[in-house]
Amino acid sequence: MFVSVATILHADADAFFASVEQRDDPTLRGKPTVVGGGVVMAASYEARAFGIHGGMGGGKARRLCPQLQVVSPNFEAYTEASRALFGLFRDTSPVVEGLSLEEAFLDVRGLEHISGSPIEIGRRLRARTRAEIGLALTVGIARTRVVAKMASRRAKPDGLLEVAAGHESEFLHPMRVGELWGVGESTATKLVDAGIVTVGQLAAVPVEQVMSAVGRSAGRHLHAVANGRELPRLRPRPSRRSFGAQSALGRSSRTPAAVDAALISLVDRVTRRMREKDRAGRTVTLRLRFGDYTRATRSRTMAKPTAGMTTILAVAQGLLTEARPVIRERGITLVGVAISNLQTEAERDQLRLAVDPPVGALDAAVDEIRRRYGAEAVRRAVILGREDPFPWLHADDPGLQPPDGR
DNA sequence: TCTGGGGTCCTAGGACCC
DNA sequence: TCTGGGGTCCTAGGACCC
Repeated sequence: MFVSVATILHADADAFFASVEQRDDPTLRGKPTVVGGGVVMAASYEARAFGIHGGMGGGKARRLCPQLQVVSPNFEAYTEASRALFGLFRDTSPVVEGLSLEEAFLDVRGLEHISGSPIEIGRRLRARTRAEIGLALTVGIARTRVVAKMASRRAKPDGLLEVAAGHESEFLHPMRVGELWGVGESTATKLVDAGIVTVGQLAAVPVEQVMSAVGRSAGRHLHAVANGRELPRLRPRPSRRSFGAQSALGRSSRTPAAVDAALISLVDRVTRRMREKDRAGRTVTLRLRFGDYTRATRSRTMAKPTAGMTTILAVAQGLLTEARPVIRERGITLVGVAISNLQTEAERDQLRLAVDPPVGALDAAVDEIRRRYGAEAVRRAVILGREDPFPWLHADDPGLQPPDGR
């Protein structure tokens, strides 16, 4: 039996976008404030008291609260605040797993002697976030990530809650299944239809019954969570899997020409971001939403990864042409484009070294690839490159010799 | 409650290969 | 000529999250 202690912290900045705005503009402090005009992207706790929440239409929010302060988003400020926040997180624990701009899991196992108990660590982190960044941070502490996340949810706003090891059932079992992190409306309905209403019932039922109700993977996961366990995730450090951009079309911009124009600017935006991050992908997905709020996607996978505007635009336009009949039929209200199937970061590094080695340093580039990624990677890098910069490395092609008889 | 923009993961069927 | 079982990739869609 393991000695098990609650060492996972879930740290979450409260009403993040709205709080950054209130911090930077003192006239907003204490007033109901939302970020985003057409749709509420974030609502301060003063605004939430009026029943306003994220995703709500701006008109409705103003009706609920006529004195509402509405500010347009300033993503640079949020990114900067996020950087500062994650700086504190990393200063607190070496194991940080970010979930979004404003929240992360921190594993503080083994830090007792240096930093104190998880609760002490959490208190200090909250105090520092307040003092150094000017934001309220809520911390949940538990043995597993899901329970830590739910503890911070319970403790919000500006609080701290530990669910001590061994007390997970007392905390979780009275809840309705829909309150679990990861259970939305659809899954909750399926569980309730199967006679599983509370988390306690979910824990007690055989796992096979849960899997048959909600599917293999979700079933296994939820059953473990309800029993205070958690399956290890397959990918330890999830790196980015896709780049996307989308835009809701106003009433006036739903003509074919306007949709074409929107698509061009979306592809431009998304490929620009990819090139900034030096990433490329193979699958182009066109996302559509129709007048009746149904959705559809169309996708195509290319032979080679790219972040090129013209290539991706051509593929996206082809997909849009294919979708033309559905669009005529149902009317279009949103168009989006996403690039997935990304080249891994290792592949990107290899490619960069192979195609664009430091000046006059081909050999060094080869050595660097071999050192970082192993001998096989040298071959892969070559295959990934536009041209073969190291033909003599191909031992199975006897016609090629290294220059200077190397 | 009539819906913005950015993501993640899972499922299921078909194609293709061994 | 007909056939099994297993694997991978692609496409489309669904669910969920912040």
